[in-house]
Amino acid sequence: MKISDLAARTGLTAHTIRYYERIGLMPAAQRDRSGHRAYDERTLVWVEFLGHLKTTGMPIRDMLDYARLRAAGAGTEGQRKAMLARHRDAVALRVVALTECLDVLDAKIAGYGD
Amino acid sequence: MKISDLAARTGLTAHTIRYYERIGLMPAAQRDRSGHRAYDERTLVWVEFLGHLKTTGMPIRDMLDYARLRAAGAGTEGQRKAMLARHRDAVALRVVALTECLDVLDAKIAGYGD
DNA sequence: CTACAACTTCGAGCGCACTCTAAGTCAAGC
DNA sequence: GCTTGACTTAGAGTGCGCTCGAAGTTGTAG
Repeated sequence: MKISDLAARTGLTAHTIRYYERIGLMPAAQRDRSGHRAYDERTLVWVEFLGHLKTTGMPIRDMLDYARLRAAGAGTEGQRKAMLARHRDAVALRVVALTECLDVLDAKIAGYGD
Repeated sequence: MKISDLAARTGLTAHTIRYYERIGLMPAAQRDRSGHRAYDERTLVWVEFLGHLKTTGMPIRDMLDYARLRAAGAGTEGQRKAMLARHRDAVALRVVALTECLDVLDAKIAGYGD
């Protein structure tokens, strides 16, 4: 898979993918014989997971912490699990806050009448 | 109410409040005899409402559109209601997306075992 | 009267997450 | 063989939402 294919399948741009690699969010890509980046399905899965973290508002610096633990391999599972659990709880709180705001918005909208 | 009081009651800083006024998110404040900003409860309500818009991810430029309609007064209620309704729907979609991501996170966390 | 904190304006600076440009290399189709 | 377009690197630029600093004025407590 070339960088343009990965871009098409993830919704990121090739620029953004190179940026992610540069800052360490993605491991250095394999290269084909002409020096172009060549990706496999595992990379796609990783980028999609990063997308979930991004959707849920995790800052890049935290994703980097997670990526570093992942790169460190065995022995970091506990830390990774703890990170995700903390993040999960924070997201759940945000969902509650947003739901409360929805009520406020609904009340305000209703206040404008028909 | 002085700017420091409004700051304390809204969680914003005095710097941020002046910034909001500068960009037009808040109407020009009344001044006391020494030129200091003096706020009433109505302003507090408005800032709290802005907080709800902010919490739900509305960009400042959209808040500005809303603030301008509000400042224009009568006759803009329909537009304001439509804006809020659109925003409400977008927020509801985000809540759904976040909830789906929570499932992904839970699955990932469970995958790490105990 | 004197500190000192809080206010004022103006404008610069910052952190985040991209986003794009420039200049060059490489590969596939006509 | 040549054009076209995707790839490469390094580094600069962008938009958002603040955030802070400097320099000066005003109000209050001791």
